[in-house]
Amino acid sequence: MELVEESPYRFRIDQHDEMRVPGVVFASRSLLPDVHADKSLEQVVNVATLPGIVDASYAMPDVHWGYGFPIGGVAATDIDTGGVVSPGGVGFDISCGVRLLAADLDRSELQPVLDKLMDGLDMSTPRGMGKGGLWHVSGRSGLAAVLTGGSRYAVEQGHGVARDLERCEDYGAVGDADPDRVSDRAIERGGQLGSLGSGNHFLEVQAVDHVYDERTAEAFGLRTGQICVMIHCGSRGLGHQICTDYIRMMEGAMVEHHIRVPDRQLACAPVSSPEGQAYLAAMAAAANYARANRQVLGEAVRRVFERVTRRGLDLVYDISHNLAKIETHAVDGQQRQLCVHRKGATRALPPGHPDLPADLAGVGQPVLIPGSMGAPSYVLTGVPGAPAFASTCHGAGRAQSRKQAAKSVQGQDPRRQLEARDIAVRGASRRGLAEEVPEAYKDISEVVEAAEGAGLCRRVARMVPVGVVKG
DNA sequence: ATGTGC
Repeated sequence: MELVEESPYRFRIDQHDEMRVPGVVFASRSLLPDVHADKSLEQVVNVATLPGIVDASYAMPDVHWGYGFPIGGVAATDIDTGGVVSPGGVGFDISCGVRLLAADLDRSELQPVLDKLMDGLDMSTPRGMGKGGLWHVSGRSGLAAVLTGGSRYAVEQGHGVARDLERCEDYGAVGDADPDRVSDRAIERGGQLGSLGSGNHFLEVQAVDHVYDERTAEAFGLRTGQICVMIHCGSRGLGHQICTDYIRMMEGAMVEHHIRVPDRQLACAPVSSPEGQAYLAAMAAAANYARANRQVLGEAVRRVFERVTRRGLDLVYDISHNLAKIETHAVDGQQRQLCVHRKGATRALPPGHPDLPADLAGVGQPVLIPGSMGAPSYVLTGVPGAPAFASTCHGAGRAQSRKQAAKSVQGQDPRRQLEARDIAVRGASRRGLAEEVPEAYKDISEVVEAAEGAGLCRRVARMVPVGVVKG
């Protein structure tokens, strides 16, 4: 793999063979994937061959090997010139994302009731594989309003307050969701609303330990020493089933649309085709399910928090990092309608962007970066004139597979190691913890430093874990 | 990520 270092945090893979655009990798030298163990840079090249791709096939500093597309990949296609949409460019966990709530409470004030709070969160957070959720909605008729209304519908039904929606991407729901494009099987798997899931999904009590930009932090409602709650989860079995259904559909439709791709996992269809439109409508439904899921979990946290601490929690923001969106961007000086795939990449709107609520217009969109277990998490914001369609990293990014990680910690006790650092742990399985140990991930601080160095975003605040609830 | 692997 020929990588040309263009600047300290930007590498180019020149266009060759079937590539329609170059590849661009935003990373420091030390963050570049090991090409022997991780095929993500090959995947960057493969994505560059997709019909209608514009500008470049991008990789964020946390890039690693994924299904077809790399995780940490951004690719935009031009809708009017046959650009495609690919389920692999969104991922199986459609609209997986992060919600951050902030309390008017300092770490020292929480300490006396921390155990009580953690026990309350332990009780109120369904998690793990295949379990049900807090909000019992099921069947096509029951779920339809969730799939079209997302967090807005959850708030209407009493799971939160109207102000929350001002702090949600798309004000709580994406348009163009169509429940009729969601299979019966996906609907059957939809009875998990208000549940965390497993793997790297978590609910964490955190404390702000560093503020990089006082003015922006203040606009986001954040200050040093403050207690926050971060929720990282997605669309559970429903989103997974939708991804599976449409990969299959598109594998069949590729011949008809005369599309050939170098990897079968890049199955795709023109955005304007019936298959492309159906996928986007089903994907939007899963996105709304994920948003409602985080809304319901966030509201449950709020109730426990109020009972234990007598303080409220304000929503800082809720943002996805696995989604395709139709957006307008300048390409070669012309405004074009693009389908922007962000897979393990976070939208980062700059100050002044029209999609921001008025009170964030001066500072930009909060970008929420969950750390790996035991590591800090970050709040970033967008910057003007950034490359990659206003996108940045989404987390630490795996450095070891789950299997490798579980093997490498044999004989250690990950729970004890967290508790030794005064991090309270609730409910996590040994296997789950083993797969998520810090060694399995890149260094989150290095990742956000590279993202900022590459001109993708700016750091606003850092939070450290106080207590973690995992599946 | 996922009622975990055709």
